[in-house]
Amino acid sequence: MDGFPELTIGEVAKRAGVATSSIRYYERIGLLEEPGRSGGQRRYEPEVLGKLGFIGVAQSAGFKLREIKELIDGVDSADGLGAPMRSLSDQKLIEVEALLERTRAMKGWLEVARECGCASPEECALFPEFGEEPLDAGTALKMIRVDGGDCRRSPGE
Amino acid sequence: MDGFPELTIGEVAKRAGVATSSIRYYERIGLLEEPGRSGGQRRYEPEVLGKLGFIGVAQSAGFKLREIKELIDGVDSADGLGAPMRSLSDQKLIEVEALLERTRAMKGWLEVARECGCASPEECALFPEFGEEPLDAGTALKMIRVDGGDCRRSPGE
DNA sequence: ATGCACCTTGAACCGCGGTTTAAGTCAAGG
DNA sequence: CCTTGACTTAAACCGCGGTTCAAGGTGCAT
Repeated sequence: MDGFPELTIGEVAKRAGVATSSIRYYERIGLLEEPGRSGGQRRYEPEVLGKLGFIGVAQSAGFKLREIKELIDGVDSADGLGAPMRSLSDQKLIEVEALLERTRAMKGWLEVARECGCASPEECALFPEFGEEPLDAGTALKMIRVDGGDCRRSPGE
Repeated sequence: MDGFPELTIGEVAKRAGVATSSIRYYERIGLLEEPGRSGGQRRYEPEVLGKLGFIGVAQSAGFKLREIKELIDGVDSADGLGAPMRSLSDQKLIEVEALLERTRAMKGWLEVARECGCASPEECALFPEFGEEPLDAGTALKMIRVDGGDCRRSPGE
């Protein structure tokens, strides 16, 4: 009785800009509900396009599909989107800020590295000296700091 | 004849701050050469600590192990580290700058999202409307822009 | 000779987000 | 009737950087 055309998976995929295999995958993992069928084939109502858009945006914002599922469950629940959205965003923001800092450090290191003419790591300040002390895991991250715009070791070192 | 103690894989792992399984993995993929053995067990010269440190730093800078292998092959070649370092860093810098921009966009979106009280995506400006036009892949990325500090839709929309 | 810590191997497994493949089904058009 | 194109499924595969497991070997002290 609704005048909406039912869409095939191919049409949905084209309109939403995703692959059909992704849509089936989302259904497999419970992110989208299985639609009705006609002759064994999936038939979608246009509403699914909004859901796929939602998934795409949330994904771009850094959420994993598991987390997006939590958001969707929130939308469907009585309390609405707000609560899971706030708690997941709070948490994700911390991760993203860490990523941002790491990425900035990477960029700084690479900007020096592209000017580097060193023949070996030993003579290059981009690679600190190793071997004296035991390192705890993740120490390298601290090491990709570069002081100047140059990778030459200072004479005194 | 050298006075260096030969190290077991466990000692190397401890000093370098990596797992023994990672060291064996690096040897499997040709990133480290297989060391000499005593009674079937690997024995390393302290020099390997520098190589592991090099790998760690390069990894922190965003290089994949395949790329690090290229760098190491450069070190071992006549031309030295410089040439592969420059070309790989140039290339990686482009990727990292893109990542940086994406990460900043994610951060902006999340900062709005954590204040969001919307009950559903339809009423939330964080999620644009979908369904009218076919989208090309990757369009969602453009959509995670937020104008103000608020996710409420403007009345006129 | 017994235990213990450490080492060896190949193969399987992990998360993540899908894609690909093989083999088959279905509806429409010529 | 036969082809064409889009659909169906389960299962395998992809990159990435490892980790884990099972089964066994080595070397030293007790």
